[in-house]
Amino acid sequence: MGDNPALVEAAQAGSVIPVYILDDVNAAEWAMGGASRWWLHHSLSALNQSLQGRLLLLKGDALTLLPALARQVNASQVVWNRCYEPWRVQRDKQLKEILQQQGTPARSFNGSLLWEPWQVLKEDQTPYKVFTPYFRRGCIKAAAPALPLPVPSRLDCMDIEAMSAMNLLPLTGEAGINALDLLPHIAWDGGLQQRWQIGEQAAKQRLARFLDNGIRGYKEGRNFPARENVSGLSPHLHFGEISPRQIWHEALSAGLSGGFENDLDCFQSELGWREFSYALLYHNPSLPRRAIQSRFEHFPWLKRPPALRAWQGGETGIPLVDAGMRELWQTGYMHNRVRMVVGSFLVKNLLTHWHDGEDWFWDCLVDADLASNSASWQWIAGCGADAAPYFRVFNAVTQSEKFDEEGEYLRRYLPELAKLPNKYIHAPFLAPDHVLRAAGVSLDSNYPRPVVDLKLSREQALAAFKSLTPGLDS
DNA sequence: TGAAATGTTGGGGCG
DNA sequence: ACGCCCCAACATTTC
Repeated sequence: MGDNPALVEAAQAGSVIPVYILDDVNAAEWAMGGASRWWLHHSLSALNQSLQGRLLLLKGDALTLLPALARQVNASQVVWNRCYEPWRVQRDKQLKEILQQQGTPARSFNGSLLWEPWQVLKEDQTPYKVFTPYFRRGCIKAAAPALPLPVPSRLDCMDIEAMSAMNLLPLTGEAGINALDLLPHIAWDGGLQQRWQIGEQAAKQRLARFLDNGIRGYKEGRNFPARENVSGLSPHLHFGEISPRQIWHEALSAGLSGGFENDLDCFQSELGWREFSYALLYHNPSLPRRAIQSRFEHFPWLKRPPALRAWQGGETGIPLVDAGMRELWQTGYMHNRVRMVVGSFLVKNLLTHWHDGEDWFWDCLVDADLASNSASWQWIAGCGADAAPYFRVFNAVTQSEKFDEEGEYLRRYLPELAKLPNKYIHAPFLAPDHVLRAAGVSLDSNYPRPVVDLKLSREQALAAFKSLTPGLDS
């Protein structure tokens, strides 16, 4: 309800019908994944409560549903906050035309970005391709992010009885949310339930907690998956429970000084990466499926379903990779450092197409976001704009020793390894037999041997990369 | 927001 | 005192 420009506009204009449309029709290939749907259910539920049960839910093609609703209630206007997925940009453009043709004014607003993608351009009016100048020059030099808007002081929602009279009752409130059928039919959501509080209030509390504790030491601490130094705001941001403008300005006024300026700067630049991803997607609608560096379209990816399944299931035999993949499966989330490690492992050590990783994350992450997901997979695969060079191959064991030295994160998600001493927990396959036995670990039964040799597979990746002809686009 | 190979430097042991 | 070797620590280069 806070910093919601479309709602502010609607509330000023008169009585409001708040609507959410689950549009799997136009979303097609990028319909929401399972974890996202789970989050959405609870998020809508929280929103509906804030609206005293007056949220209207629809499911289907927004291009027919919304104009029909507007006619039915004789709406004086339709307003919404913009989304930037290519299918939504296209759909909403059509939607505006249809509404205007039938005489219903329609307008969209910016409720989810600090800077509009079309407003941050280089001198020559083309989009940035490198993050640092994009953010340091393009964004910071542009207008400062707007202050967040307050919750409308008066919100006159059309009431249940009125909707009932129009035959909309079964689609309102909790019944309407349930009718969207967003929750899993088999109960795999226990871990998610445990991990997350959902909704606008929860988002605010998480931000407050982060600014109280986590942000001090963020720049360094954010690299260590067992520490509490990340904000965990990504799913709240994705579902619009909190806006980047709220986060930006709250962080600015958190009174960080005396050496913590770097932490603030680093946190803001992470919001910058989110903006950069949206700009990349906006200017490259094929980002989710086509490598920005086109030579990677000819990369000799391997198809090896068993290795992919081992990666998905957290059964690769490389503890940090497995811990990350199990965190993802259990909680719908993965620490950013670990996302890089499992991504590098899939794409480089297993030579698997980044699309496979992208698809799995899309289905499992509660913060799955087309812009961030696509841009980040291209980044780690080395085929994107301003991406990590392909030859930058993470060694998952080295990363583990460096960023989870005490094995705290590993033990959290790999209880079968908990009794291994720190020296061997990062690479059980290197442990002497008696150490394994003493820790109750058996590489033949309760924890797998590595699906690939890290050293050898790294060399194969580099060789495969060398076979590509140098790109002209980069 | 790499890792590994290779190169350089400098201290200490030793003849 | 000196040269030589070894090797750790650090720096640079390469993938």
